[in-house]
Amino acid sequence: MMDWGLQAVVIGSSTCSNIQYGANYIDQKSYFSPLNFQESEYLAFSEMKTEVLNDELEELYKPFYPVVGQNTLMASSISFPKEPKEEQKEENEQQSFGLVAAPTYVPKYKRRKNEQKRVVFQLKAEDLSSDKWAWRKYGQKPIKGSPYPRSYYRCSSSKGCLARKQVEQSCTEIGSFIVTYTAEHNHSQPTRRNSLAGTIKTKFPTSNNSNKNESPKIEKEKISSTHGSTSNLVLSKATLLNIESNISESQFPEIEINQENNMFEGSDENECVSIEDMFDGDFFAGLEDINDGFNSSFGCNNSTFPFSS
DNA sequence: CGCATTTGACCCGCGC
DNA sequence: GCGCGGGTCAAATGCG
Repeated sequence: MMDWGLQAVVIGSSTCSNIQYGANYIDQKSYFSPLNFQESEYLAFSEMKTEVLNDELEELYKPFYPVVGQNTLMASSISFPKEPKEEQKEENEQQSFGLVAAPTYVPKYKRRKNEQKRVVFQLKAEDLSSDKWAWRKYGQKPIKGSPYPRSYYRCSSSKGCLARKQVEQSCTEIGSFIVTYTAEHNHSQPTRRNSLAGTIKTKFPTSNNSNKNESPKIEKEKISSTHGSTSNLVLSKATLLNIESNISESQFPEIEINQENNMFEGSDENECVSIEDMFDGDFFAGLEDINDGFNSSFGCNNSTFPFSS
């Protein structure tokens, strides 16, 4: 019954769970989809934002915002519960977020609850590959109460980067995914997006195949799904992009995942490169529709991370 | 060969 | 103290 009626939630306490989403539940009609986000609702949320946002939060989001617009989805749709006892943890958190260079000690297993801030999104499949950071999958677990497993990714651009990402399919919204970002990148954006060695080449067959419109890769992954859950959809990067490809193919038949197109070269690593500079024209042509819908709802010209399109 | 994913085992916070 | 469950590790394996 409960739905994931939120776009972005910063969770400052306790682990990610359905209950937490519920605690930050926002009217689904208003906030369920970024593309349906209405301006009046944005304004209402902006007021809320001014009460809850602080410098720390903005710092946390900076790495997720390679191109920061004036009215960004994330900034406008964030709640930020801060516990009183958090103050003493500030230093530790900053270390765990990689804000402090060259940490002297990295515990093998980090603290979990109450220490890691999270940013949670609900996204459509076609938005998933718009994440420009390079992520490497390091685990997958079935989640109690959810028919779908959760995939765990870490930033693969920089060795010491503590940024984490969790992806799981929404159990209530077919084609939607719950994406949780933890910690922040301690480096600028990678010069190339995901390195997709051996995984992403597979392009979906045409939709004519209907029943067989799953790629061999997906079929294989379903079979080999962790803990024998053969019905689960495995959310590996390849799978996500395959899903995306499958879903969006009819809408954007021209789009092809091309590693070369994902490259951008900036003379300065710290330079803020516009999204347009990072993808070629063909890529953007195919995504114009998405942007149009988004921008018309937000009055925002810039794409927002992590799912810039 | 390098980098990716897969997957079983392990660690550890937390609730009872 | 114990067990559950989420998060991580790391060896095995796959792919270009």
